[in-house]
Amino acid sequence: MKLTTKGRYAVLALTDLALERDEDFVKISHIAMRQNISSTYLEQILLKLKRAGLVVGVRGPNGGYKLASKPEKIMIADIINIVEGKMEAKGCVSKSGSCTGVSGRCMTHDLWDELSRHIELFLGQISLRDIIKGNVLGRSSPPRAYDY
Amino acid sequence: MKLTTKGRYAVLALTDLALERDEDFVKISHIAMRQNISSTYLEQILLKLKRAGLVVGVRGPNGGYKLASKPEKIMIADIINIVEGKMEAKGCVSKSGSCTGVSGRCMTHDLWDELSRHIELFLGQISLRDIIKGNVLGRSSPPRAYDY
DNA sequence: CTAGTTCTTGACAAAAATACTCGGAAAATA
DNA sequence: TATTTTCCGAGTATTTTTGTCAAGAACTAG
Repeated sequence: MKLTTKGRYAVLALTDLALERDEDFVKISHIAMRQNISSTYLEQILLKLKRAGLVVGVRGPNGGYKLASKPEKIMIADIINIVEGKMEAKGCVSKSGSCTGVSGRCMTHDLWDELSRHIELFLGQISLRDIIKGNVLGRSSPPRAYDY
Repeated sequence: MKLTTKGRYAVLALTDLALERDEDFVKISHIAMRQNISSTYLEQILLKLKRAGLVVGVRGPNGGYKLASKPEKIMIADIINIVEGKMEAKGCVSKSGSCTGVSGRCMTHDLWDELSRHIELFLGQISLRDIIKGNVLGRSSPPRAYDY
């Protein structure tokens, strides 16, 4: 799971939408202004989210964007995956397809595999509502110890 | 916590060292060969790990690298932090220092903060020994639910 | 219908980060 | 001394990120 400003902007923009101020549809320029993001860059990001069905966009005067569903239904993992592109590379996998180690499957394969799962699990559990309500801190838990 | 090939190479190289074949000190070229990594690139990485005290390096014939401590004492989080540089940027913090949102501290601040902690906690629990023993799979656990 | 607003789309470009390479110096061994 | 290997700083190429720009399409208000 990659994480760049693109993903952070996306979450930031959607939390802005989740707050739903007076406006029915929120304009890109307003979000960009409030969150201090380049509005032309934000366009690209919201477009992806629209194509994925997370938000709906309406053109013309009084147009703008709106969440497609309730904040508690939209998980951070979804947002990131859409914007950053679903992370399929296992880390040890080269372009040719197999692990880079000489012995085929490399030893750290499981590690990166499990790490992605771990992150995905975490972000898949947190919704936009959690963010605007501030219910995020202190949710980290240590991994299960290996069972001997 | 950033994760690039540099970090992955580092973990890969150290697991190679953890396996300790016949050689007392393992040469860079041998690791590079086995793990299919550019040896000159690996030099840089191992140097950092040496400076941080995770490995010891000896020059000259029969020289090479060796783990500074037992595999069960070396945690993946340590390796990554050394090689990638400890991640201090909270994601929402710009160069100027504060959060990028107009209202100072941005709403997603806690999220990225907690995510780093989550990853760090995970990788801080897994040692080189776990990797060479294959005790990695199935350690992911869902985050604690928010307590209402 | 017309003008203005806003999203839509794709191509392009600057900047930053990443992934290396290179040349040589220092130390250890023999 | 000659060889081997780590040490070290600097430099370079490639890729990714982070945008910008311009033209077009859809929609609404008046």
